[in-house]
Amino acid sequence: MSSIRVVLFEDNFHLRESLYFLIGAEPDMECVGAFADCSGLEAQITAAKPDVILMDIEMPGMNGIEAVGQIKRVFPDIPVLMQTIFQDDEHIFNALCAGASGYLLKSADAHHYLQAIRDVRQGGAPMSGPVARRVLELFQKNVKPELRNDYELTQKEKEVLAELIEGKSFKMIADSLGISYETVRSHMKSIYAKLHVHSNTEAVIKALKERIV
Amino acid sequence: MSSIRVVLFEDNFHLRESLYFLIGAEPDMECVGAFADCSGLEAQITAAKPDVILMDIEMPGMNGIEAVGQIKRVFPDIPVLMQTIFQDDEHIFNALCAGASGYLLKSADAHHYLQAIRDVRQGGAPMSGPVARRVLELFQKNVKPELRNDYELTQKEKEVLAELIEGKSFKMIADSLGISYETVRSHMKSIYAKLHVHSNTEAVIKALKERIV
DNA sequence: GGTTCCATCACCCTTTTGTGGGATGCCTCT
DNA sequence: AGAGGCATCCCACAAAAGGGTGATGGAACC
Repeated sequence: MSSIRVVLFEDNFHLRESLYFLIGAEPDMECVGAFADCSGLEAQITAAKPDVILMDIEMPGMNGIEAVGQIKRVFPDIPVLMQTIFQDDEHIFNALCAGASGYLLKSADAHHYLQAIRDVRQGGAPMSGPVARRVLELFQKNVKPELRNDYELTQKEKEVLAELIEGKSFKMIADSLGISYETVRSHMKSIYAKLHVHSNTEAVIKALKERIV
Repeated sequence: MSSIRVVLFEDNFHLRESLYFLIGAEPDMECVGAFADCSGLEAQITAAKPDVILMDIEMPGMNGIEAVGQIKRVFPDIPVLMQTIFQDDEHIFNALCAGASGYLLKSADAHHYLQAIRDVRQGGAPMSGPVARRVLELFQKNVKPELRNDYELTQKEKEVLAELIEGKSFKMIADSLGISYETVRSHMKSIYAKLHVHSNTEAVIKALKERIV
């Protein structure tokens, strides 16, 4: 394959220059543009004809996420790699939903950047470890809700767990289910055993994450 | 981190042996089990106590996807890496929904296998290029971001809350954040105030449901 | 140079949970 | 009739969490 043409958008001067030279030094890629903001975005891309775009999220003016959206509307086939320090759901969501083809955390070292560029060029979707994991989890949660296991909880145990997820204490659960405090505790014991957890909190986490109840 | 304990399930004798020696030769990992099928799955895992499981999909008897499902029910915290020649949506889908933490195509070379094992051990979700891209595409179709408010939690409070929804106790949080037990409690108090809740459990529920942290 | 957060830690006391034993009666299946 | 699972309750002790109050140092903001 011929040299990979890369354009980068990054407002930090040092990082931009570093990436520029880093990419230029690779035999199989060249940096055909490096910009500090997204003014003139479309014209610059039209002129540079990049194979891959590296896009920072936090930038003055138009931010990287809006930029991806715009790029994808005009140049749907150019893959865009996000690079950012944010790894919260919202940024990941927005960036990926806007059409990004990869998501790198800035903690990634130089080698990873270059590898990611090659990867995305070849049809991959490079994502830093924690991001990939998060995407997977969201993926696993959102799709196929029918594939849930209920850990063989009995009806009553499910009721108790459901109340627990309402945020109630054992006493409140006893009240609202019309059973005694001790019975609630008893049910909790078997819930813990079946879910392999050792606390109220862990049970709630597991129940919510795996959509039991 | 201590040596990564790997167990592998692979019916092809040559590949199994190759992987066994390959893993064994790495200074930071050891292969504590290599099996040709999934009979006695649970007992073998209990005995080997692996940190990571490498699982082939196409196997006689129980296939790798069913196996993942079973493993995840009993050992939800052990990450399972799928390795297979299939890259159709159906296989990817089923494997990931069953709980796999990564998906490698067998075309990946030895280095990629080892790197993927390290990656998944550190919370990543290694996926071969085309698979990652496909997951991303499915993700982009399925998930929409929603608005969240963070209740103005401080950085530290978010960290504590994050640990909490890992299922940790106050003591464990104190340890892993390197602060004292009393400080954790102190942060918890302000978290409660800001979230308008009065217990550990309620805080976790709110955090998970509203995607804070 | 004071004010306001924030992160840190401490002490006291109460309440809630976790764990390990029980026990009883009611089903259902065999 | 017996076995097993389930729901129901009880007790006792230990561990964890909740609530109040207060103190210190640092950074940030006027």
